[in-house]
Amino acid sequence: MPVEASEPAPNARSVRTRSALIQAGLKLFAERPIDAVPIDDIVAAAGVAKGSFFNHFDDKPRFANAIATEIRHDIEARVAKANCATIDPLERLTGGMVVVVDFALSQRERAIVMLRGAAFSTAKDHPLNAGLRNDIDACVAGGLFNHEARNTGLLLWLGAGQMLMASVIKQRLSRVEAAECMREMIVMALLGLGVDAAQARHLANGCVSAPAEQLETR
Amino acid sequence: MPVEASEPAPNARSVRTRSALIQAGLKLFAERPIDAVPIDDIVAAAGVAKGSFFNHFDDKPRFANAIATEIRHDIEARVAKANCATIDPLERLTGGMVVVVDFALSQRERAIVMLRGAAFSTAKDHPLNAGLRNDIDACVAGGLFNHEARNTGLLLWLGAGQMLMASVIKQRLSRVEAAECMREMIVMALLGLGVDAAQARHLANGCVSAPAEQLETR
DNA sequence: TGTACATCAGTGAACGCGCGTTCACTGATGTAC
DNA sequence: TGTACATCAGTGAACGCGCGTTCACTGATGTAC
Repeated sequence: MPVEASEPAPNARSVRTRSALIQAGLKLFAERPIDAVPIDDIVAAAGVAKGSFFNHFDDKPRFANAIATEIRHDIEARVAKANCATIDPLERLTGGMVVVVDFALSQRERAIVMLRGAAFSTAKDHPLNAGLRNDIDACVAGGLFNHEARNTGLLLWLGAGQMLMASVIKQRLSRVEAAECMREMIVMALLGLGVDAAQARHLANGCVSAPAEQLETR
Repeated sequence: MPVEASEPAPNARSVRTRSALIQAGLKLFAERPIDAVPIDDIVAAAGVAKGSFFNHFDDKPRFANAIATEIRHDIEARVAKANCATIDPLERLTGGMVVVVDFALSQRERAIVMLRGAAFSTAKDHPLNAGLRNDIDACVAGGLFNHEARNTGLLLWLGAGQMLMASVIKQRLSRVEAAECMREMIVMALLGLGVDAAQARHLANGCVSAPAEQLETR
């Protein structure tokens, strides 16, 4: 298998510098908006010379972009991992919600940056949203959801997830508080989509207890 | 009744200048983030000298603040006006949603600035959210909502409203499309809160047709 | 009503600093022999 | 394995421009007599 020709080389030192810059950006962009963070602060936090910044990133916007991409890949990988063994679309939906709440709890800085950039867009081409779209379509096709959910169910689910993240972050909820808030939100969102009350509560309870390694370990 | 002593004077010319600056800010802040809008652009759009900016606002952050306040007061007044004659908390909730969607349609620029600032915070002290809180509490107390709605119902409703606004703006929905999207969202959100399906659909239909002067005139 | 004066907003040139970007140089890493 | 050389990332001083803020001056508005 031929290796990508244009990519120059990995190089340990280079990787370390780049990673230090990304880490610093993640930390500082969580504290204040991107435009309020001068490159001087980034390189200082990374313990690196100013010139190095431009060895790795063409300009500041591309750096911000690299950070957004980093976060997106992170959360996409978490969702994919959590759902890789699940085919039931309802469980995939709730599993994604668990991942998002866990992300807000365990990766506070990344979650703040993500929310700031409204990375959670309503765009259907966003990979995460495309996954949700598929699962919701499957539920609608299977008669699990109301017809109102066909078009607008994605929006409701996104709103629920975004508000949960915002709540966990702004109100600094503990894991226990977050789990309860998530349980209630999942019950309501599922009811809204058309799931009957008993099953909605059953599924929501499953999220809080069964995959406990998600919400309680680490 | 004694007049506020510290306030200097209204002065027609002064009012005109200040208003021109605010209008320009509203327009430009909708196009790009605040930090990307230099004061030169604001005064140019307002047709005013640069120095005048500082006659009216101490600095740029306070200007941004004045604009946010302007928008908040605007939407608060609209909600208050729409609900002043309504005591039924369910109708007040749906009436607020109608106002918000109408705002996104008829005041596009203001709505964009509002969403950018995440003015829609989850904070309970925000006046709009306090109003929602009261109405939701009343519904819970009246047995109209599930117990899950007691704590987290506000979040669900906020998420629904925010996603509706974002959707109207980003996808440039027409009034007709927005009305249908809102109808579906209201049905789902009410179902989620615990309203039975028949009443949820009845209320949602009422939003789209009855107060037509809201969604169709102007 | 008219004139003189005080006050206050408007004006735009000038200032200066913060910050993104560049560049000549240095030192480290990897390769050829 | 050791030495010479090429390549490439790291360094931080220097640059320069964009932009927020100031200021001395002008012209308009409002008031006293």
